[in-house]
Amino acid sequence: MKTKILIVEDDPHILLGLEEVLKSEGYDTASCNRGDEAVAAVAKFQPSLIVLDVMLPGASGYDICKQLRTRKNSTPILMLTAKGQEIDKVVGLDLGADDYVTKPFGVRELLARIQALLRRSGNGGSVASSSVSADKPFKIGEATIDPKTFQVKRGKVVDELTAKELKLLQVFHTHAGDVLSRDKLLNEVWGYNYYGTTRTLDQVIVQLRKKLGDHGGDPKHLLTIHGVGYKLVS
Amino acid sequence: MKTKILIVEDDPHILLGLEEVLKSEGYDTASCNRGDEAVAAVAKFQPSLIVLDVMLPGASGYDICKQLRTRKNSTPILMLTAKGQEIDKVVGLDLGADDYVTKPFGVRELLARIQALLRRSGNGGSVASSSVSADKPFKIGEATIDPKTFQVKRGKVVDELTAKELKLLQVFHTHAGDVLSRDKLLNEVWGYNYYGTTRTLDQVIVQLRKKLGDHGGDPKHLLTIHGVGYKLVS
DNA sequence: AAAGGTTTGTAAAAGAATTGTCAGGCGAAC
DNA sequence: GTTCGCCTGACAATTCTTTTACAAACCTTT
Repeated sequence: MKTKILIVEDDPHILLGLEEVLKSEGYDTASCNRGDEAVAAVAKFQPSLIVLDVMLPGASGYDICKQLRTRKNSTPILMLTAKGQEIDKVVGLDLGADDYVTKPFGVRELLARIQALLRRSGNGGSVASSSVSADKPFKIGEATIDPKTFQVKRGKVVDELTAKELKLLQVFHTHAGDVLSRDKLLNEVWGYNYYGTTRTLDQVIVQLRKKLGDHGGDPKHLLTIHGVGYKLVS
Repeated sequence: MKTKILIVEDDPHILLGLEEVLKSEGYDTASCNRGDEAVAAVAKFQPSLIVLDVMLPGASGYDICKQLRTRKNSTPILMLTAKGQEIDKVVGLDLGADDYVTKPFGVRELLARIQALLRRSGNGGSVASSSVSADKPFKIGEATIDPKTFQVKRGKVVDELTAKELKLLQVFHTHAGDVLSRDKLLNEVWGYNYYGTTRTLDQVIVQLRKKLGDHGGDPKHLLTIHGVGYKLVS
């Protein structure tokens, strides 16, 4: 699923430019051009990062920072400041912004800083950053899956899992026994904006069955529910 | 019991901000605004971590570091430095600070570093790597890595490691077997405000594979997890 | 139960994306 | 100025993902 970035900026010129750049980098963007709408926009869009201009109609970037932090929202904030604005305070402690760039800024620098912030907050990168706590190994039939090592073991046979395969297995595991529709699975693993009219899911299922030793004749663990989806039986 | 953090900082503005942020994160804080009172404050409060400004009335942060370490106090120290101050020496060997952030700093970066330090010292969370054993030699396959000499030996072949290479190896070693995302590795080795490209990491991996004798065909020790990161198999 | 239309299984090809590697460049230390 | 570690850009190589294609399985309707 794409990483979501909210841009709060009133200058339409800059806003459009930013959106274009970020989208071309594979981010999902939303925008807001008034300060007093920003907090609501954050609540609605739930971005992984906020690019926030300081000078805004309605409420200043400073205010928005404070409000968000007061509400225990810890979304990383990258401030856009004009030269000469008081950046020390911006990035300083009261306000809770995480970084800033000074206008006019280079696209390259902006992207680098966005990446750095996302990396820091653990939302960055691409796939399966996976939280530490939910990484306990689990069993499916004879096979043991260890998310920390991306491995599945059956006796002495050890197979490596790809990111997608692991993700899918984890989804199955957290809903063990339930029938999961293809849509549901696609949404969970591929994200809510995946437009594949394809057999991609089946493909991964095949691979998983092989690695789970569930391949020949009739599967015992990854069961097909014809016309609906699949379900996992441990 | 809450983790205790002592803040040594004379600027009331920053001090208050710090206290607020740390308390809202669930830490127990105490503070001290004079350098010459800091050592006593440490003895009294017995914090799990010290946030220490460099510029202080009474005694500098450098001095305090030295004094504490001389007294065999190994409480993790996070230094606050202004831009341009000599940070190399701070974190370097003599002084014994464990990490630093440069003012102005983002809240998130500060918290990330505090958590990292606490984690490292075993007071924070999961793994306890203990600073004592950090310098002990360890093996990866046929190769023996000696952190004290920055050398890796395979039979009669001896290679020198650079700082980055060693650091990366140590991170791998403390999480041996686990898949480490590129983000994680960049954070651990390059720090929380590194804006470089991710190509850099590959580069170091290449060098390490060569020095570990893991170079041709398919690597046996530093394994690539496509789309995620790497993992070390001893 | 057979026919017909769908849905799924599977292998192989095509397409994307990520990583490996090399060569060059920059800056700090010597 | 030279050396050394470190970072970057470019391109090749690799790997994963998606698509394609067709056979097999399934369900529904005769």
